[in-house]
Amino acid sequence: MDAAVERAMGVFWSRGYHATALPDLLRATKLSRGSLYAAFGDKHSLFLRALDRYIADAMARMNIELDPRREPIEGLRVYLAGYVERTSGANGRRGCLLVATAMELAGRDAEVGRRVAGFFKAMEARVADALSRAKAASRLADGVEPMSAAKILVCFVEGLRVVGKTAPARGTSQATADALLDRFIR
Amino acid sequence: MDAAVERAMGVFWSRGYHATALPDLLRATKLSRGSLYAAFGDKHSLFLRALDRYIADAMARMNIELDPRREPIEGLRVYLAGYVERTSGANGRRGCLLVATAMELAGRDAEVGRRVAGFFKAMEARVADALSRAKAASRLADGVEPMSAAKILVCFVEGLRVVGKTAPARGTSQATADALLDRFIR
DNA sequence: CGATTTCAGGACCAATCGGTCTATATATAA
DNA sequence: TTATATATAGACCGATTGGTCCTGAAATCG
Repeated sequence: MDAAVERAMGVFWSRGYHATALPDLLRATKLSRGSLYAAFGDKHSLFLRALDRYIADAMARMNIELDPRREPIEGLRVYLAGYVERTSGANGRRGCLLVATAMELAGRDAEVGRRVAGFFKAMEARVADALSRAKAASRLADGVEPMSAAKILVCFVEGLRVVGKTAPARGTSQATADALLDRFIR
Repeated sequence: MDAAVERAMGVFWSRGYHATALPDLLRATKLSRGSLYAAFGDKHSLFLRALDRYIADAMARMNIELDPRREPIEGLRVYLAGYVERTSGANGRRGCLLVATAMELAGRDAEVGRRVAGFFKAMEARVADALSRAKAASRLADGVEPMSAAKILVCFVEGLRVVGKTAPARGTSQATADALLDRFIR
């Protein structure tokens, strides 16, 4: 039932957890009520499956963009460009399932909290690794610490997702991301 | 009924819009059902009042921290320190009504969307103004553009609110904020 | 073919949703 | 005091919530 999880993910993504009602999920997954409950247990379990899917997709993307065999600064540029693309215009308005979930549920739902924290940690590690490799290649500006700069970049891209809800223009977001990266590289 | 709005704000802040039920609001405001509806119309209107109150508080804080008569870089330090304080530990876990609202409602609720966009715009303007004054005083690093750096800082602090949901340690968040500001000043 | 499994459709459930309204109590004003 | 305004508690409303269960059709399998 992989396709059903993906369709459910799309609904949670667009509407959020609490605002998603069972009929929404039935319509999207094209499952009957009985089948959905037989397959996934309850709404919360299905949500967790959808969230895991969303996280897996994001991780897969990061693993390509920030692949250690790739030129690190080029990788960071592609990584940032991806966020710019996803947080401007209509894409931005749709938002991010992970950030929306972090704000809506992470504080009160331990299962969700663990996943959110794990994702941020994993992202930070990959960005830090790319920055470390850039530093080893003497491509970092003086005084830039990979761990610290990675935390900055993670906050920045997650902030982009928030500000992206106001559907900013692609060009200005790209310029902002470029300006930030330029402070780190030489 | 100013105190009632403030109490309602606290509930929406902790639980989000959809997860807040009428009994929660009645308990918090100590109003009867009839009185609450007579005073505020409906749940959505009360929410808007609470959101406006939250935004007014944030603006008032910013107007002090980034007051034009104040030394701009000192102002930015205080401004960032405030965000660090509010996004670490238990404060961070509680989250931010504005960011949560942006993610939960801004895309589908025009009234909310306008308020969220207006707040980000106002914050960006005040930060940009402080940076401009710093630049005029030759306190900015070479190549730092106030408008662009302001957008970066806005994204950064809103990202802090997201990552803050995982209750990071105060010290590491402060160090991260310091590291970012250090890239902008000379 | 017949037997069995699978699943869609939808009736049904108790609980809760946001919202209205009335009866009662309390406070104010004359 | 009495008259009036105000605000309370809570009954009540239809709609909707997440979740269970039953019936009948379709597909699978011997």
